[in-house]
Amino acid sequence: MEKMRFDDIDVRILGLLQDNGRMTNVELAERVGLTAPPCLRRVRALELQGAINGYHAALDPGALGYNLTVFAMVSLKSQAESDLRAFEALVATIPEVRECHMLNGEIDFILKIVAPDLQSFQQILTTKLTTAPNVEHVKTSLTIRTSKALPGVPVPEM
Amino acid sequence: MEKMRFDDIDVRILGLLQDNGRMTNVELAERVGLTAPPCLRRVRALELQGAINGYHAALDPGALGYNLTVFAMVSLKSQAESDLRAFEALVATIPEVRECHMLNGEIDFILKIVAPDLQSFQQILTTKLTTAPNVEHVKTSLTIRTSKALPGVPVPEM
DNA sequence: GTTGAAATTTACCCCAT
DNA sequence: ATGGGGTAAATTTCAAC
Repeated sequence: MEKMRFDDIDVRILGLLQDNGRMTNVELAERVGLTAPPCLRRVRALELQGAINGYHAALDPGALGYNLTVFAMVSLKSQAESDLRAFEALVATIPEVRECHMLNGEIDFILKIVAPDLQSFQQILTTKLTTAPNVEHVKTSLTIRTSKALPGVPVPEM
Repeated sequence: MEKMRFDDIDVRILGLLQDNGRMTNVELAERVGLTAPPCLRRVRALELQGAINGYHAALDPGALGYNLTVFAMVSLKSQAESDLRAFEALVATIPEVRECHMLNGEIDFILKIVAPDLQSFQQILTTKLTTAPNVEHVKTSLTIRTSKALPGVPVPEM
């Protein structure tokens, strides 16, 4: 993977596709001031470089029955690298865990977990997380409501 | 907005588009066992109903210079609804705050914040968050690494 | 850029209920 | 009559040259 160096047009392409991942290449090209073919070449290059990792529809979680979002703050007994990796490997196998971030400070990991309801969540928590080896403490907080959920990162408007 | 009732085909469409938001409608139609036109009608209906909220390219944050992800746990002095709304309105104006979830328990909000570096983050934190009215306490944790970051929710395979 | 191939979109028809 | 799927044709987009 090569070093990524982007000019202004690349940045605008990234911003536009983050905002609307289904924008047609023709519209994208117009917006950034190119004709379609070079614009598409840039998009493909950005994908190959890994600047664009994929495209995803943003679903309403409730539409698929996931009415509960929970944040779990996990502390481990051992923070040896192999133990950290083992925990990450564990959460990778739990589909309801959508995100796993390793943090500094007393809390080792924060997980974002979705579940249909409180019962399902408690089931996942007690059978898969709190009983896992090396897990010292799990503190969970239910999401009451989400007021902001933007994708990715801010993009400079130009 | 009407009540959402989905059959198996709708669920499969949602799952496939969450996984690949740029899948062509003809491929999508093949995968779910329809021809293109009725498939597209279903997609448009799902968009209108709000089951699909949008499509986004997943960018590598580092590509745009955002090398730091931070979680901020915020406690307010007053949890009156108007004060909660006021805080949500404040964070809505800060582009680096990508997510804002209201939680139960002592922590009122968890924010996901991105920044180019620690200096920029401290600047945002001290000028926009900790000094805001009604903010009692902000505890921040830096992300060391992110081992899992899946979009949306699990989708039943069929 | 240009052009052939492919995808999208609209309109219309059919079938089932 | 209504709703969902299929067929066909026009337009747009894609991708190779």
